[in-house]
Amino acid sequence: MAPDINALTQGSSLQRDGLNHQAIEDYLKTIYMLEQEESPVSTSRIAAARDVKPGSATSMIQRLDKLNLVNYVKHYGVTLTESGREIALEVIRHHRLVELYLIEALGFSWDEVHEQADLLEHVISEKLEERIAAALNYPEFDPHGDPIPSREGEVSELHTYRLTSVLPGTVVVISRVLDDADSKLLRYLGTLGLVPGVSLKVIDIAPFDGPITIELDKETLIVGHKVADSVLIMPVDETEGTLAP
Amino acid sequence: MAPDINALTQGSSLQRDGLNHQAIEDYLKTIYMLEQEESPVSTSRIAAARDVKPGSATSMIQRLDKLNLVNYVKHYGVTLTESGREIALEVIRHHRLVELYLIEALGFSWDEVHEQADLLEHVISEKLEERIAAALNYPEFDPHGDPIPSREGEVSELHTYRLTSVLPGTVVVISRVLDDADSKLLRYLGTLGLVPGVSLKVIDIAPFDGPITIELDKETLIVGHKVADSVLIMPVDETEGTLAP
DNA sequence: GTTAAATTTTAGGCGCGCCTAAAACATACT
DNA sequence: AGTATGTTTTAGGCGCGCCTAAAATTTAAC
Repeated sequence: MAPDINALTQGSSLQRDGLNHQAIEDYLKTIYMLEQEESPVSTSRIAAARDVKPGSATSMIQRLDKLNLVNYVKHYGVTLTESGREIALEVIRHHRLVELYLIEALGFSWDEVHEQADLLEHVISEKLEERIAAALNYPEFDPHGDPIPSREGEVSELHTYRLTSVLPGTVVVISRVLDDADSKLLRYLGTLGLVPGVSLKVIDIAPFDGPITIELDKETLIVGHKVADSVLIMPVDETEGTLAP
Repeated sequence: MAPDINALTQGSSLQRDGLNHQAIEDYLKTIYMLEQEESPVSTSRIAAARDVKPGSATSMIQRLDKLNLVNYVKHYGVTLTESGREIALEVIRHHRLVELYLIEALGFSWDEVHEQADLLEHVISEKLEERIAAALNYPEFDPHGDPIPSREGEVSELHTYRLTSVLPGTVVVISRVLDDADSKLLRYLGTLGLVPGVSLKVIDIAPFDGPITIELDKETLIVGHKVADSVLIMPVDETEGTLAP
């Protein structure tokens, strides 16, 4: 399905030529993530996400556009092209496989794998990717509950909601924890037992970004709005698909 | 033992700051290797090893000198400083640990790990390094027989000779295979059974870079000069230290 | 010791990925 | 419409890591 085999994306492998693709891959990944929320993506959102100045983002986007990795309309926004999306998904696949591997095979903890995976994701060959996936028995979800894109670029999407957005009384299962949260927050969630796969009941949600009261394992727990906001859930009645581990 | 804690080498970890140290690490590693053969190292040797033009090497060396990672005397040569050596050894440690890990844990073959390790060596955190070392039970040698530097920068050196430089009749044990040989050559050596740990008898060495006749496993084998030259050995009588696996 | 050859260094240029500051554009309000 | 506000783009600059081409230095040869 590779549409435009140019010098850059040939063979869908990224580090064949001498170029340093790290920055390109990071931008494409960022744009992919932001497009999930809202598309097209403005340059300022990209700049904020990548923590660079708006002008820097603009010039990088112009380069990506020339490389046919994004479609860019001035003053309007950015969307990924098919080849851009392919690269983004490959990097995300690397990232999530590596995160899981660090935990399963090398004893890392849940909250400390993100940074290391951000480095490794750019230097994983096709072969290593395959071996890691095989060692993990071709998993569908990473430790944060994020879906791992298939090699063909398919992503099992669960329709999830934020824990802060359900009605009191609902019983839910945690499907994902946003892994862009900082690792202290993740560790805190771990100690509370708020990890993917766990089910809980929402008792109360206080207004004005107030605390959320939940029942978990017969215990009542009260967590802040910010904490609850990085927890994604599925209502327990419409549980049908595969669930994260 | 860190001598000069400046912004670059603080804490002896390399990717703390935002800088891209890949190139610096590659140069230091190259210089370390070349210093093993002959010190000081000329810019042209560095340029050849790194496959860049002499002028490029010179300007990089000047930067390394400013960073206090090498001592550089114009028209004379380059030597590593203590901090330069520390970094070089850390990268080499990463490289060799990763090579062994790819083989032991992920089923890679002997001859295909080098390129992947060259990429990974720059993005291994202290923690990941430790976990990999632990998983391998703190090995002393990598699959090519190269010594893995300790975290403190100690290298178990075996006094080795080239297979091409011993006298006919000598019984020897293969201690290392030069891993800068290309992977086809490595694969060929593997099929012949010429891997670290194996012992063999040298029957004859033809002059003028001619073929080498050896006896291995009761079989007589004739290999070319170039092939034999990438095999390092220890005479079997003075076997005392630990041997490569 | 002068000259020729080889090595090494300098000078100047280029693309990357970032910056700051100024200009262009879009939006929202009178 | 006109103006103020905020966003986005352009312009120009900087360090990195490479290049080519010319200048300087060392080495070897006569």
